[in-house]
Amino acid sequence: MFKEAFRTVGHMNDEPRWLTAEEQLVWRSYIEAATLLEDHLDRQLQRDAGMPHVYYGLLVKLAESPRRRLRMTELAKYAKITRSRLSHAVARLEKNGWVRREDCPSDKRGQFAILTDEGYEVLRRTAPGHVNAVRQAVFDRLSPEQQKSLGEIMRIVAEGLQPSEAGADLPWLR
Amino acid sequence: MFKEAFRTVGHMNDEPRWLTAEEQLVWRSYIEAATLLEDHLDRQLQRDAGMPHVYYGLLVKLAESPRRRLRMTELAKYAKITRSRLSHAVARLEKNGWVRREDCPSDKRGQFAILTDEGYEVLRRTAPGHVNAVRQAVFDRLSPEQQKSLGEIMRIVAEGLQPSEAGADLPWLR
DNA sequence: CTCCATTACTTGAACTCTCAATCTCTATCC
DNA sequence: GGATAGAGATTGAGAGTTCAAGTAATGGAG
Repeated sequence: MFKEAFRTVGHMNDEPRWLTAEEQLVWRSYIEAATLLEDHLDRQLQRDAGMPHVYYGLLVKLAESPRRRLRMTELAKYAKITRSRLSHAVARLEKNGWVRREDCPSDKRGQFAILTDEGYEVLRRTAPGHVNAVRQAVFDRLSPEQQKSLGEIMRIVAEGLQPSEAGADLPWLR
Repeated sequence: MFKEAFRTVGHMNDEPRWLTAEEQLVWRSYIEAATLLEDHLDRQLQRDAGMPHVYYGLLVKLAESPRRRLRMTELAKYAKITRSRLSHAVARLEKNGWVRREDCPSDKRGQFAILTDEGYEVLRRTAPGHVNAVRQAVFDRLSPEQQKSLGEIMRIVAEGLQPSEAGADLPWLR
């Protein structure tokens, strides 16, 4: 991005590897789609479920977990957000009565976030509409090959950004 | 998302079309990668350029525009954000001295956002680092075919979410 | 020329997110 | 067992975003 504007400027020739024209187009498309999509889903869920997309994701993770509960740090890890952000989010969801906290008996520092029945009910009511929105925006528009491809690509990108998944507990191997 | 939990519940059989197992994996990968990526770039730019990714994008659009200026609405359209959001953003960028506003002579309601020399300088200084971050996170990890594929896919998704691009001025055709 | 629906943009309040503390508890080292 | 580095989680302040409501100018229609 931002190649042409500088082409005639620098001559120290440690010129950075600017994106090619094709790469720029790809990147632009990605940014646009990601922005529009997140926006779209945020609005859809804000309207129909009274929460942003991230919060909805948290409820889903909890619903999928044994006993509908997860330690805060676990939940943060799964949702790819910071603990701080999660703290604020859970505080809000707690206020809504969709999540409650419970102390971890084995580690007094720990907290469980637990999906309440009310929270589960919200999911049950709004999940169909949300799946539908996702379908309409994404899956209904892509061929099976494209869907597969998208999955592979995004898995690669995600892994590259993961705070060292494999060997995370073996730091000397890095 | 959130399929299994309900499989045994509803029997009115207007059952929504839940995502298949494969679709769920794709969707999960997408969300994770998009979250991690936007986060990563936000941090990178906040650290090196003192602004979030969206703001950086605004400066880039301005830099690419004739006379380094764009009407507010145009800029908002290109960046896929609301006018409100843009107003706040430009206010901030103005405070930094990276953008200034100017009245539109032909339409007294209109405003130009204009990239200042200082703003241009910030871009010049920080663009290489940012391109590098994007390469590392995305392009260096994908094969040419995957890059091409990503571009096509995201273009399709973006077009589907566009507030009616084609025929936007011919509403009766919709 | 006068309405007035529409367009361009801004504003403020409520909400969300980030970042840098902070607090408590755990585990390790000797 | 006492010191202390680190882990788990929260907090508050500042920055960014959304949403609804606002101001001001435009462009027809009659």
